[in-house]
Amino acid sequence: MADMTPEAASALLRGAGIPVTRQRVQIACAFLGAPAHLTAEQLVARMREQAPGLARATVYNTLGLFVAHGLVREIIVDGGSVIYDSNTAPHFHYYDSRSGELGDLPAEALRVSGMPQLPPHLELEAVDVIVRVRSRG
Amino acid sequence: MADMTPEAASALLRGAGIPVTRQRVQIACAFLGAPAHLTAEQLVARMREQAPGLARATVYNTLGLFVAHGLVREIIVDGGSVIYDSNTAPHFHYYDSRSGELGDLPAEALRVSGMPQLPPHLELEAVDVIVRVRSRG
DNA sequence: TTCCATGCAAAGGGTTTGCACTCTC
DNA sequence: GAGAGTGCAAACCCTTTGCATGGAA
Repeated sequence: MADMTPEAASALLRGAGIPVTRQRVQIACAFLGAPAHLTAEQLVARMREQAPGLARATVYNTLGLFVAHGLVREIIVDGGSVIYDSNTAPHFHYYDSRSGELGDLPAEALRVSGMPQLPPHLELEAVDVIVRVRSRG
Repeated sequence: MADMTPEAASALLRGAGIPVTRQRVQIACAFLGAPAHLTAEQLVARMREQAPGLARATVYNTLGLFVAHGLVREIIVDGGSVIYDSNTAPHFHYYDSRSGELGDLPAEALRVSGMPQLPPHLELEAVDVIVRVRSRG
């Protein structure tokens, strides 16, 4: 868990245009220090240890803010819960439906080409690729 | 809503190795007749009209069965709910996060190449591509 | 000081479960 | 007749909401 220093976290938030508060700094320190895949609930649990006063709703709000400002990405693999990815570099994911394990695929691993014409009122936002795998057995 | 005949639905179920029951035939008739994107709840609502006796849990169970036997596909776009796709031909999807609209992209519209090496204990199941768009405004 | 952010608890939506009854094979 | 499938309602999980307090600028 390479946590980020509070100073670095504050700078990061400011740079992203997010008003700095203590809780946001705490969450950034715990989550943005190194690439990680975490559900909101997992992050709530982690924050309970590191910052017991922090409320569940604040974690959810803050994650939403981070997504809106491009500090983290949402990965949606199974309807049940959203996974947040602190690695914002372009890359793809594989997901093992048997174990629930989620992993990274480097951007070079596969290429998506031939982006189709979109109806003129639609604007491209992102292309999510999930490689679904299953552990043999 | 090009519903399927009960006879065709029974044959389809049998062909997929799914034991035939009246409810499964009803659901197949209502959903598998033509390509459609429906959430479980939407299908529950539709079944309430066509077959009032049918329980919510039965719809969920049956959709799970259909997925396991390849009769429909799950599309996961927003964490909140799973969308079921009765079109099992290879194709991709676009999703408008603003309106919630989900649409098809033909398989030829884009190409995914360079499938990466997977760790040896993992078996490829599917590659899901979701093109996220946003209506301008 | 002014407003936005936070904490808390409870509501909400979608999905799954437990158990008795019913039907298919 | 044996077993799986079904209906019903309640439980469950993740997420969001409402409102009063507290903190940042």
